[in-house]
Amino acid sequence: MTVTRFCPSPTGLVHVGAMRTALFNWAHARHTGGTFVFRIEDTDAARDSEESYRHLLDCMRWLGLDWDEGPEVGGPHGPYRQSERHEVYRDVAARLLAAGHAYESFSTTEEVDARRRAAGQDPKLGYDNADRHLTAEQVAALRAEGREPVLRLRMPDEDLGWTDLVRGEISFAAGSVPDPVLVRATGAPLYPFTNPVDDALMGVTDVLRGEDLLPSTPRQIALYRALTDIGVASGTPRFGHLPLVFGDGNKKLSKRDPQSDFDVYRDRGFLPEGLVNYLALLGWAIADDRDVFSPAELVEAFDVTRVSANPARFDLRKAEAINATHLRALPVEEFTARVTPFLVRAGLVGDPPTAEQQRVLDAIAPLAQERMIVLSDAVGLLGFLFTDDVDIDAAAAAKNLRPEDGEVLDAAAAALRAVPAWTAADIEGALKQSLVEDLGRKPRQAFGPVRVAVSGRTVSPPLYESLELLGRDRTLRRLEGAREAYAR
RNA sequence: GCCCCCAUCGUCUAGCGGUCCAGGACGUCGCCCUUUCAAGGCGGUAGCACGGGUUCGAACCCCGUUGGGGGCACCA
Repeated sequence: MTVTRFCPSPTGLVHVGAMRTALFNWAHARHTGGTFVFRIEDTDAARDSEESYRHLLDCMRWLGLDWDEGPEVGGPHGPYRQSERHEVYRDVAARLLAAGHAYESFSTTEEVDARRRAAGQDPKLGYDNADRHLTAEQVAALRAEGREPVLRLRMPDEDLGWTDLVRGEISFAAGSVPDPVLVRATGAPLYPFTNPVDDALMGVTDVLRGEDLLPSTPRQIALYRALTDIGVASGTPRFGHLPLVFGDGNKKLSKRDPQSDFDVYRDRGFLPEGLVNYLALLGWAIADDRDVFSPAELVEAFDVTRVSANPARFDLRKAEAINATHLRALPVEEFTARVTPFLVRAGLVGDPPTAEQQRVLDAIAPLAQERMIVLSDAVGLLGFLFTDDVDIDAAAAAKNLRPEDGEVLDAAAAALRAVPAWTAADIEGALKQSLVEDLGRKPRQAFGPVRVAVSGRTVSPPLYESLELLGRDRTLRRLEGAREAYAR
């Protein structure tokens, strides 16, 4: 039975790279029929926030990553917030100390640095394991000075390696990893300690995490061995280090990079299934001739051992292309339902929309669907249908509402005023006759000005249908308004 | 500096010793369709970092070089 987990710390914004990691763990668990555990690692009171915690759960649910054990769901190994598990860590720490796997260390960072420098070494080498063999007397003496020790893990004196699920054999030489701090002098447990302890207690079998954590794996393995020895763990899990997600440069997508904020994709109206699809492509491929797939297809096909080991750049254009494909594939009613909240938020339609607004929306939806990339595009694309007056884009006006376009607006207005039945077909006939035949304009020179005058943009849903929905009065008013304001 | 990871079109990838003078997607370019813009269709462009091996045969295996990245906290 496979048990995977996603264990973010609730500090600030939700990172797309973190959600990619969550997705892979979820997909791996679902594909193998295993369990997906969601755990909150809020051991850093100074940086964690309740708001961030709530937001994390919200993002997970929105993306469709359901968890079998975790916050608000419960499970046999709770609680699932580390801030509520301090007794667990206190107990395990005591047992590790008693068994000799951990020891009390009094060296301060300054003292370690000083010793490294005195020995002509780079302080970057870190802790020098100086306190490994303090006698009981020395410990007592140091305590008598009022010094409080941290708890450190005693690293084994041998090479530490493992078979990585995505990278194969990896090994670190003995002595290359200093004894890590498990618990602060204050008694506060640290991530390198709580993480493996909880993984062990929660039965996690497969750890899929970012490659940035790869160098810390030896100490995790050492801890696992110690935990196994004292009966807390029943072995070491498998590890799979996922490729990093790069931003525009050749660097890990940092938390400071605007592109890393998961919310911007949600807010722009990416579809959960579209984002799931793209995120999955960051290091994985479903087939050699296809890259659009549903979450269900992802689960069906996902194989962690086929995840690529090279870093993946977050390519917004590709993400948009993938999302647009999913958007177009939506049944039109579903599309309309998903677009509506964006129009409501923009103040274009009521909440809920009025019957008339709904009629217009239903009519225009199929025509708008294939012209959009994200749901929020609807605000700009369809706004003109839900307002009395239209805001005309300056660039569009400069391009299509020039002085010489005045004749088009006049001719269009005259022709449309005379259209007997206000239907798309009749509107088309009237405009073609008056602008293309009578005025002798090329189609793009004929319809461009009308489009901009009426919709405010050079890109809009098909013109005749748009005019039909807009109604004769508003259409004529806008043609005249544009004539006055621009084409003179 | 030390440790570790990575190396196929601009980007993400397929490739797991012969079927690859390397396939797909995004981008880009051209054409078609066309009422603008898209969408859609068709076509083009562009890549195995380098050097040694191993092998009858290497993008695929080994070694080295170069390049890129990550990590070196009493953060997670």
